[in-house]
Amino acid sequence: MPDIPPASPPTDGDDLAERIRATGARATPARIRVLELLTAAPAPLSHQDIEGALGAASLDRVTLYRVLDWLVESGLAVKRADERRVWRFSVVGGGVHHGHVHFRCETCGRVFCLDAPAPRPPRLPGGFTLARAELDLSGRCAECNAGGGGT
Amino acid sequence: MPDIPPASPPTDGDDLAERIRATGARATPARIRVLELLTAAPAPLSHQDIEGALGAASLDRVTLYRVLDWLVESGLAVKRADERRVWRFSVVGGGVHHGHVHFRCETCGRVFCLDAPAPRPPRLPGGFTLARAELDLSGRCAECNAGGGGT
DNA sequence: CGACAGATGCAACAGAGTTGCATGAATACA
DNA sequence: TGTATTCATGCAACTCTGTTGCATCTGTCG
Ligand SMILES: [Mn+2]
Ligand SMILES: [Mn+2]
Ligand SMILES: [Zn+2]
Ligand SMILES: [Zn+2]
Repeated sequence: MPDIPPASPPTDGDDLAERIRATGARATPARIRVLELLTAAPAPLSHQDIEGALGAASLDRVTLYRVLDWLVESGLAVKRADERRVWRFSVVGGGVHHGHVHFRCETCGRVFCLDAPAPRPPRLPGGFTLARAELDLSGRCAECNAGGGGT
Repeated sequence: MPDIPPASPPTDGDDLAERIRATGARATPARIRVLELLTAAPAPLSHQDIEGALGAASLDRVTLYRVLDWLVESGLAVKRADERRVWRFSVVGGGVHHGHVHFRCETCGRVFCLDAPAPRPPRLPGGFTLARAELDLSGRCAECNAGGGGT
């Protein structure tokens, strides 16, 4: 699968703490752990994904919401609603989830990063200004197509 | 603004009732009224938009949910989540909201239909099948750019 | 005008996300 | 290294959107 680029290069915990402090905020375990998960993930993660991944060492639900919001506000991550209207978060800066196209499998719900270039945005009506353009593809992934019926 | 196509041609109430019965379901006031609103709207409407537009003659909240779901199931409308994760419904068949690009104003939240063609979807990894491709643009609309600060 | 499937309204529920406030801990500084 | 300060966390309570079950009502057909 040469079309799916690898996740960000592995990052040290202290590294992450440094990036967090660079924003002027405190490097807390919650922030480090969440940023670590997002950095290692091959695709944007939902709140629920993260809660699950934290497992035993789970954070308070509200704290996770706040950490995620903070990551976005501070510019370390971006959030985006997928077609199922769940927020998906991805780190920014590694340039990982930036400028390329996402494919969402309608069967298993996974999100894949394609290395196709973002399409050229069309001309806008007069007075309109463009902030973001996103191309969202959806369908069935290879695995779900192969596996017959997906649950 | 030649870039924003007009809404569907004005439709008689009996006309709408006819379209509803054609699906095999009953033409109730709730369905006619909602379909009428969607048909007249220049852009996809949210549940809240419709509740507001109904005003005094408002339906039960649950009934509106069910009418909207029914419209989608029956193929008379499509629903789509915007970037704020609110469902937006639009009639289908007039071909109004099909095959073109939407622009969402991040300030006032309105959705505009552009007559730019949908972009060509990129090649997918092997085994993947494409069901839908949507280009979503966002930024500020002409009105919000002109009016200074939008609420 | 009935009869009856199916649509509505109401109440109660479920889940995601938010807010206020008291407690705890990362950082700065002595 | 110890302490003070300020920010982050956890908890409880709340809001908002959407769903479910059930009794009542009504559009359609005969
Ligand atoms: Mn990506
Ligand atoms: Mn449209
Ligand atoms: Zn899949
Ligand atoms: Zn606007």
